[in-house]
Amino acid sequence: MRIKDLNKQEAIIEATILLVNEIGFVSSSVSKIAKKANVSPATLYIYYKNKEDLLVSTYVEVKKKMSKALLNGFDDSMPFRDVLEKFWKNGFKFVETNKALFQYTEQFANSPFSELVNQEELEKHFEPMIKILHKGIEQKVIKDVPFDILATFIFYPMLILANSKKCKSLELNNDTIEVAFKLAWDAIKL
Amino acid sequence: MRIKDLNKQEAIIEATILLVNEIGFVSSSVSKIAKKANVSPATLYIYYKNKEDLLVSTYVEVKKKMSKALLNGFDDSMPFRDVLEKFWKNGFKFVETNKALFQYTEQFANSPFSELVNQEELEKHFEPMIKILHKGIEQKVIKDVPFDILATFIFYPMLILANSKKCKSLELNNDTIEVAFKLAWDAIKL
Amino acid sequence: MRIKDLNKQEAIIEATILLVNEIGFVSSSVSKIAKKANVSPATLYIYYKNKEDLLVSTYVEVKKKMSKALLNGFDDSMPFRDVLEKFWKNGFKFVETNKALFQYTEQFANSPFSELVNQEELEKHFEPMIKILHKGIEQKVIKDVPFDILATFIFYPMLILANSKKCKSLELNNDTIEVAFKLAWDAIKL
Amino acid sequence: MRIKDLNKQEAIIEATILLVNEIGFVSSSVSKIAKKANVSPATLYIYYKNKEDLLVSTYVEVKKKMSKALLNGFDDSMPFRDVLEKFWKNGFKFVETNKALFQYTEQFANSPFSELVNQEELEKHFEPMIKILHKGIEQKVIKDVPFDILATFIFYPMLILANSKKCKSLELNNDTIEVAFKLAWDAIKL
DNA sequence: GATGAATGAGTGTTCATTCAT
DNA sequence: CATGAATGAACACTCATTCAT
Repeated sequence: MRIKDLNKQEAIIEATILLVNEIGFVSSSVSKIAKKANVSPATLYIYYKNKEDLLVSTYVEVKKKMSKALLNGFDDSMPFRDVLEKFWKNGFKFVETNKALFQYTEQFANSPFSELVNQEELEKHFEPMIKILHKGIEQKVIKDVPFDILATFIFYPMLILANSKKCKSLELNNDTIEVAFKLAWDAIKL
Repeated sequence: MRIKDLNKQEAIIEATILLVNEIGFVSSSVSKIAKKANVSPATLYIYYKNKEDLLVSTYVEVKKKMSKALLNGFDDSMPFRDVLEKFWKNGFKFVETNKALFQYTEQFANSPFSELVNQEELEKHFEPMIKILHKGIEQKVIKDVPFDILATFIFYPMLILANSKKCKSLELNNDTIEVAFKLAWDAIKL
Repeated sequence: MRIKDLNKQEAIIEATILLVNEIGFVSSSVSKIAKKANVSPATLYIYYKNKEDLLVSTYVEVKKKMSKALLNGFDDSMPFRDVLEKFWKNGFKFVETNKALFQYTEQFANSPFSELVNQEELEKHFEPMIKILHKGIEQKVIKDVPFDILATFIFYPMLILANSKKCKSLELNNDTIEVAFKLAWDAIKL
Repeated sequence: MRIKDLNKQEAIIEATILLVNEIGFVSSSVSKIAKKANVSPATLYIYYKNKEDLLVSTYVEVKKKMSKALLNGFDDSMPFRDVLEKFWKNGFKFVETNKALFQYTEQFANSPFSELVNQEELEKHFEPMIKILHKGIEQKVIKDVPFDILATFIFYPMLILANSKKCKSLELNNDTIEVAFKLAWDAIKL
């Protein structure tokens, strides 16, 4: 028996991400992905139940990788603001070095497939960050508002600013990233 | 010779928006739109060069309508913060009463078609708002940061908060809208 | 507007029947049928909802034609036995001159699609024959047994005998047909 | 070196028959059969040259079993009519207790594969029955007509009557089976 | 202007079979 | 012997667009 060629699965995932980057989520068909991965369309169905499964699994994979990157060096003994800032900067660094991954998540999140991911499971990976925010509220360091509102001002801005489509004229460098964080912080701090 | 039947064109636009709302951007094919508009697929090509043209034109149309709604009651003699707050509240009211339009813009903005819109032309419709922001900077009422960063904290949050997919557990009422505005304002104010 | 090209629909039906004759029901794919009809696969879907619809509709069409042929010259004032014999002979004549149609019905009837036809509606076309059998029972000319049993000995034998696959060595001529009818008649007569 | 695992081969045959029963001949793919037999698709190709070989071999196997059942208790010293009647009743008993096998033969016989079986070889198993019919003709007990015609009235009716698809409203019990035999007998007897 | 017919190219998926172990 | 991985070719069907009227 031939054993599952992990390289092959990885090639499929990579092809998926790259193709979405090149031609967009909508136009990324199974056969195009297969061709880019140098694999038969049928092979794809050995590793994934169907297209949806491929796209969702890839998304979850990427998100995990992302959460790891964002939480890199996480240390909640640091001053509250610094923890957030580190997280913020990690985010931009990740996007900068993983443009394709980032763009994949952006396109996926706005596709109908997004409704199929187990959100709870995903959130687990960001739990340390969520916890620290709740602690911040308790300690009256940040405003006591619904979590979604907080997220709107400290998580989503990263996605918007890093999205070159949305911020065409903005050059992302250390300065602008720091300036932007200042706004985010001002928004949520008490 | 008859003139192009505007009712027909309007039916097409309406059908497009409704269908995107019902079955999503990706699945909204030309023939389905035509059927929903009670029109032949061929008719569609009288009014629009192709599918892309239809979707883009519809988007521009919706955005114009949206800008009008957002700028409703605009009066730059009012205190700066109040102008913004009115704009903010207009935004949520628009979304509430035009869910389909809003969702269309959201789905469009994350599709590859979005790259085809003449952004400059669109921005024209929001010019009063842009101008007032620049004035705010000059008058040192708000922070002197790149416009994209400002937008990230006072325009995009509206889109995020109103997007039920992104903020599943948040109930949008007068209170939460006001609370959220407080954060936006704190972010940008000097 | 182009009008529906009836020739095209007829070409599709004919292609379906001929192809089933040549390569069998199972192997007759939509694209092969389309090719044989000199038509795009997509065209087929203008006339029929799907493959199933095409096959079932074709079957019903053929069955109607068949019933007409079998009941040709039907006259229930004739002696009972003669009515049946005429029907019997009509059957073999039909098969002889419409081998393809006959074979199509045979293959269809043994496919899973066969469960989708409205049997009642089909039976309507054979009603005169059914009625006369019931009359024969009342008048004590033929045996009073369940209808399915009667059918087994006077309708199905036609299908078996005419099926060259089942009766390889039997030459169908006036003599053998008459001889066979004698057996059928002996089976059911009182 | 191990010998071919007969259990495995039997599992394959059984799976084939059961699957055909459940989802029909057309939809029964090699991999589905393999899965049902708890065996790899590749294993199947150790025992059979290809799908066709599998299906045909299974058919022959079933037919052998069937002939044995039908000829069970065969004794040509019994009165001619009784021999036939025993055969007839054996047939219905077999179908009743081996619905799956029967249905497999029915579906197979109407598939293009049926042309691949060595009919002569199959007929060998029914030889005693064939011989007795010829004897019946010689002894002027039954009509002197081509064998195919005889078969049409004493073998095929069993298949039709037992086929619930063809005889939907007929309840098969001792009475109806006997009644039907009466017709068959009347058909062929002199 | 308006239409439904018509289509080649594409969709996601399954097929029977072979390969490497 | 037995396997699951791997595949090219096919499957039923839909697409955006054009044609003839």
